[in-house]
Amino acid sequence: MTAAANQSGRRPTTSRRLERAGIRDVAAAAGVSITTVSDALNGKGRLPDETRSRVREVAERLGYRPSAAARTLRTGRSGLIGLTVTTYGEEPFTFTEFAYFAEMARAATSAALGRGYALVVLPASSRHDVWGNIALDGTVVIDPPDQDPLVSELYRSGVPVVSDGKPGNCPVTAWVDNDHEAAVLGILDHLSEAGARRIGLLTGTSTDTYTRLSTEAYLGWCTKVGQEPVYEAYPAHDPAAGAVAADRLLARPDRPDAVYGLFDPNGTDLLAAARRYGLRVPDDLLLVCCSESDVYAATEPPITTLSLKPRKIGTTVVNLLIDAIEGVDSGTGVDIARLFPPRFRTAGNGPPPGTLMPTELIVRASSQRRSPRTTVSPPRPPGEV
Amino acid sequence: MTAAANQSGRRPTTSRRLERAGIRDVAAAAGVSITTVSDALNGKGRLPDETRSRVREVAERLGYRPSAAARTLRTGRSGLIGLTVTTYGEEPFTFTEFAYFAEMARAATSAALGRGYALVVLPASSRHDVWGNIALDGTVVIDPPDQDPLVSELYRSGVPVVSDGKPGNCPVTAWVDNDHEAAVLGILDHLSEAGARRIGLLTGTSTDTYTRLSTEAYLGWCTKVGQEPVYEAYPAHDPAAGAVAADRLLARPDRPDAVYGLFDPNGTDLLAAARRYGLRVPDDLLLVCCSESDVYAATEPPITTLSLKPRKIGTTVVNLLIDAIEGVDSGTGVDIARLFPPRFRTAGNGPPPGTLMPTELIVRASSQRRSPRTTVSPPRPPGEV
DNA sequence: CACTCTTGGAGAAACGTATCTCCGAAGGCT
DNA sequence: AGCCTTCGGAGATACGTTTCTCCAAGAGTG
Repeated sequence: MTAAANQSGRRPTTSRRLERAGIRDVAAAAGVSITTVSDALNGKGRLPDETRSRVREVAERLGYRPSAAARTLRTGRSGLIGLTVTTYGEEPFTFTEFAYFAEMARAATSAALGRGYALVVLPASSRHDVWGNIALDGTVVIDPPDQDPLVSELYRSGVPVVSDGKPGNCPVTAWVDNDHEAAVLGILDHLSEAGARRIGLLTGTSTDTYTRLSTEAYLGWCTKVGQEPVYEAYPAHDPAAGAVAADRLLARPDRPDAVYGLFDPNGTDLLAAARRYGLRVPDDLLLVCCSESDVYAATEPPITTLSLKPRKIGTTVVNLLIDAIEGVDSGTGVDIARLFPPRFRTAGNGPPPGTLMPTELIVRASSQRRSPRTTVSPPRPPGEV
Repeated sequence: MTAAANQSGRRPTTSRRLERAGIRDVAAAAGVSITTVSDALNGKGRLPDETRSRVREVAERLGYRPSAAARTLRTGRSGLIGLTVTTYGEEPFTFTEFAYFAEMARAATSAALGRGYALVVLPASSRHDVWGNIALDGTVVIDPPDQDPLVSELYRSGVPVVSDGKPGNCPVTAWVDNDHEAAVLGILDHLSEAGARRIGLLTGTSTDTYTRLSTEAYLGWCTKVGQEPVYEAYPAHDPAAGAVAADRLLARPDRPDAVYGLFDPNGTDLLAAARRYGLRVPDDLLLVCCSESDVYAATEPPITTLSLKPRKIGTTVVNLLIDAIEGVDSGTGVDIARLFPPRFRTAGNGPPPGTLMPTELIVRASSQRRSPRTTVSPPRPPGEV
């Protein structure tokens, strides 16, 4: 039986190398054809259980591991999905710069693994060597800028792309985002109810959707309620600039009595700046910032934060992507977007399907002028000083 | 010229599908053989520059992207390296649980990308589907437990494995670790010099190298200086347990006047516990914890931390791994470890080469009983009360 | 008995690249 | 003129799967 191994394979007898066992070796050792081995191991074909288990046993004994490369070549599926975050500044990638990314990536990895896929972290620069070298079944893109050439190229070549953050002009298979406008308006209302008269904003200079939508919502709210906008913008990727911007905001003559910071470190920076100027939080200054970090539960005072729920986003994005990957039948390769599961479709040929995820405001002491525990007197109406 | 496309390929004329251009299409369009195309694109072979550039131009025009799967199958190299962290508890993986992992992973990804490799995050459970489905050139393992079956299996099948954390009994190609004993002794000395009389330890119950070596160093130091050990151990993956353990430690009758916490959140937990017991830091209690988070620069008071330099570790680990991958000439596939660059070899057939990286103690107010700025009197000798 | 259907499985063709081998032609040298 | 060398490139094979097609033998059916 084992003697047949040499004759059945195409492998010349000279190359007696100590290589890993291939499917042919298993077939020879089990006395069946490679078709049978493949079917037995993959649970396909019509085979009696006896044959199936025997083949599996032989494969196990030989330590057979199917070649992922060969399988990928044959099936066109690698089981790999990419994860890309737009890079600001010079760093090859600013991944996990904020807790948001770390959380999101973690959730995305878990979700992918749970469905049998693995996640590859890739740089956003389209021309990086590694992009052409990896067989990707699809890609998740975090915060693609308008007209991202990388996304366009991926989409054109038929690779499903799902973005975290509503894309500007990039064609994507689907996208997921928070309702940033609603979130900002909610915070502004929350601060107003806590007694804020002039709410300031600490925002960024970049053009990603998050920054843009949030800022626009703030400006719109200002015009609506008739408040003069009070904000400072800084390059969000530079932590030092954040501290400076926070300081600038509180040093203004028209100093706000409440501030919302769009980025993770803003809370700490604003708190430090407030101390420098002798402002007590929340008595003189109400504070809210967008952050996933739980350090703000332990600051003095604890700071109210807006969570974008990165775990939910990461999970959703990956699941949408894998749905798209598995939903398409590798047909013409053209109308991938249209073969997308119908429940997500917004229109026949319209914009790609998007999902809005809710945010969560975690209210802490920094945005409540009257501590809930010690309040005895009835709350003052918002308009009163 | 274009008419030749149909004749040259093996592809039957019936399948006129809109598929991505393959190397054959490029060859046909350029009027050369696929050998020439491959050589031209990969910079191999001997071709005049004119042919080379012409082929490249045609490839570009056709939007040709070489199939990563086919290349991997042919060359045996995927350009992919795995990153695995041992999972505690039930979570599929606890990645980025602590800032250490996030930082380390980020550095590792950057380093890999810089050398043309991409990183795949994989679960530590050996039997997960995805392991067999991905062609890996090598793997980084964070904190492998003793006798890790996953590591053994990888190593046996010829895949280079480099571990972050000195491995117990697993055979690895190389490993990188901090000098945990020196780090702990340094901290204990530092606390002693600051006036500590009884130093406590907050440690973990798991058996990874970090926990084990650190605890042993502490115990050894205790016997050396004649102090009764004062420590609490808890499952490090459970944040709630950490707070409880910190509380227990400070509630003991033999309460320490200085504590070193091995894990990231210990600083916050200990600070909170100290407040509960009315202990002032650093006056009544000196505090140091191991953390990569910079929130400890902003706590009240700022807490001295030990940094394990995860970025350096991540970079080093990946570079060692890629050295191993590229250093071996795909020869017999047996003695991969021995073909390792000589500078890392410790002995011919001895233990795998290891590298110890230095740690950094970031001294802040919590471990200095006398504030450096206000101190006028000469420092008291350590033994004195 | 002639026939269909089902079962169990074999054969062979891809998948798309890299690379080893080999070959014609042109030029240089004696 | 004959030979050697280099240049430029073509042919064919192998990488290890998956899967489509097909076949033989037995079982049921009229």
